[in-house]
Amino acid sequence: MPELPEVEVVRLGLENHVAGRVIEAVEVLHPRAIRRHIPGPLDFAARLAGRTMIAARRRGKYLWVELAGADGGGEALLAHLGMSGQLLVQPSTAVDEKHLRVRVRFADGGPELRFVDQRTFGGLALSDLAEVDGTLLPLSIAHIARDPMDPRFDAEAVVRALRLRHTGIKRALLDQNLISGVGNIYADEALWRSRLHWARPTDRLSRAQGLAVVAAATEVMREALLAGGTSFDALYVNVNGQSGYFDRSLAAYGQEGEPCQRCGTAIRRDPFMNRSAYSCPRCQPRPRDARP
DNA sequence: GTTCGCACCTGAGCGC
DNA sequence: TGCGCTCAGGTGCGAA
Repeated sequence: MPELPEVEVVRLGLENHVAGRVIEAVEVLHPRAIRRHIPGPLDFAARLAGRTMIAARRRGKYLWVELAGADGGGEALLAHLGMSGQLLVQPSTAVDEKHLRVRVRFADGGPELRFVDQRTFGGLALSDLAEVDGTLLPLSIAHIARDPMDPRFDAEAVVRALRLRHTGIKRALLDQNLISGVGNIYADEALWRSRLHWARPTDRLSRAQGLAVVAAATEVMREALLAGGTSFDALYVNVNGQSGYFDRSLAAYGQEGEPCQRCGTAIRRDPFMNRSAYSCPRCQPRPRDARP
């Protein structure tokens, strides 16, 4: 599934293939895909027609394309890929994907941009841009914290905030208001690398432990970004989180029953927030004061 | 204000 | 073969 590194690959693809192009028409094939655009599909399509896509940006798992034209800009096409979303650059002659939700045609008659999403957890919306803490952001994601790839990401500040929380470390890592871009997979990997159990209370974490887990999250996402950078070619913006990297490099996530790469103990899977948490019972012992 | 649980959604995988 | 159940998971909302 698309995680921060895959979203960054998509951002690069958009930057290369749609920046500078003028939108001719937009077709919404499934209204749920633009459910966060409150005025609805007709307004969405009408406001995009004639606009120029300028530059692609990203924060955490959100990405957006700044728009020019019509009313002079100050607005962005915001996208979240959810669990199964893809933004594909396809020739207009290509057969429609089974789960094609939104189609963007360009005035130059070149390849079109398609939003494809099987589970419809993702979506597109138009959002005004505003300066938030020194960065131009779509207003609707002003609450999303900086991600570890952000040059202005402040690990010390994140750890200070983390230690003020009264919850489990994994739950905190998944809170996009605290640190963005970390999903279930990278949370498990970061905790395995820093030898912390997922239910470790954040308020019992030392500063060093906090910095270690944030550094591990940064490191694992950087490695994934390097591995994911190959899934893109000239006409196809491939957003496939299951490609390459995950099968080869994951130490904890999805490895139930497999030997831990450090100590050989079988990785275990625990129910966590209606999903799963994977950990090594020896390297990451469950604390007595665990918080689920 | 903070924390937690749940709905949303679709298809794959599994057991019967 | 076909049916029904479970699981996957990011986000936002409502409840506590």
